[in-house]
Amino acid sequence: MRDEVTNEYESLLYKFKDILKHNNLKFTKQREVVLKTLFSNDQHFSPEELYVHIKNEYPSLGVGIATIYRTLNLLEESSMVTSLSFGSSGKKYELGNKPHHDHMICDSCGKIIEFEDEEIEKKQLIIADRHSFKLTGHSMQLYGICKDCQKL
Amino acid sequence: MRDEVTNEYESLLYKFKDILKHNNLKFTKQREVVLKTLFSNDQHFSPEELYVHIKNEYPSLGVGIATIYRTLNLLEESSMVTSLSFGSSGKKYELGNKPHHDHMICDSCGKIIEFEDEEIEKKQLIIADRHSFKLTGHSMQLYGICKDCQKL
DNA sequence: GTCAGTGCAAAAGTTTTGCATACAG
DNA sequence: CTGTATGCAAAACTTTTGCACTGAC
Repeated sequence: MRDEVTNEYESLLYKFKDILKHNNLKFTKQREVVLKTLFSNDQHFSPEELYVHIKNEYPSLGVGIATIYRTLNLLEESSMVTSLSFGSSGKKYELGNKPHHDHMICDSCGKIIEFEDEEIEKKQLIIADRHSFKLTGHSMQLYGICKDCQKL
Repeated sequence: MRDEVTNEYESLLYKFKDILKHNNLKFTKQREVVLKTLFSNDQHFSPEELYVHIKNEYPSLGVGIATIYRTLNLLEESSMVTSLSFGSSGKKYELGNKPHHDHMICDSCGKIIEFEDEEIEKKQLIIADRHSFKLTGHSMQLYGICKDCQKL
């Protein structure tokens, strides 16, 4: 890993340990591996995918699917990961350390492309305000056919 | 019902019967009741909620939950209903006859408020274009606290 | 009368939970 | 040592499916 990447992971890890400590929770190999996997693979994982990935990558750990679910729930409660739910494909998780962004999902290959847009964010605030709605968050998904799939 | 509302329902029903006929499917009491329930109650139903509602409203029909799922899938495939999936609350269905809109969901009471915004829609097209993504649809949810819940 | 639709129960899929054991602090 | 975390299996849900029977056309 390049130094800056190492540092990014280190600081994430530090934050995680801190959360654990403050809640009298323990730092375990399993929890570490879930965090590391989400960090190292810049993808969106379903619990099942994460489970399979970790089983292959760390066979000797003998991780159980229940631990994956428990860890993801823990990470989500502490806002270290975010979950997205589209259509029928179920929930997917991503690390929550990036700046806010939304997702474009390819109907054909399922690829997820991230993007941000300041202008839409501003407009959302205005709309919420108009309905006297106190905004706490949002999610936006664009569906369509990605560049690669259009060629097929 | 006011006449215009009756007409709206009639035209929806007509469209549904048309789709059924063109696919050699049958128009049944169960299918009618699902459509009517979605139309008469301007709400978003989960399959389970729809099932309970229909069981109470039409006890003699003895509808089964499997039929609810089958009918919702049928209606969704024919674009007569749309499904939304937020966080952990599972899938919710709404009639697809309204103009396109998005949803604001109250974190506290779960109420769903609908809104439309032309400007955001335009911006989405621009963003998709920028990524050579061929847009087919989108969904946007704003989360927060609704007007009523802010008073509590 | 024919074939699709339905209810029921079983199955399949996904997420959570109970419990005895393992292990971090 | 103490108590939380884990793996496993069972349980709880949610959604789909197989099948015999019903009912729309």
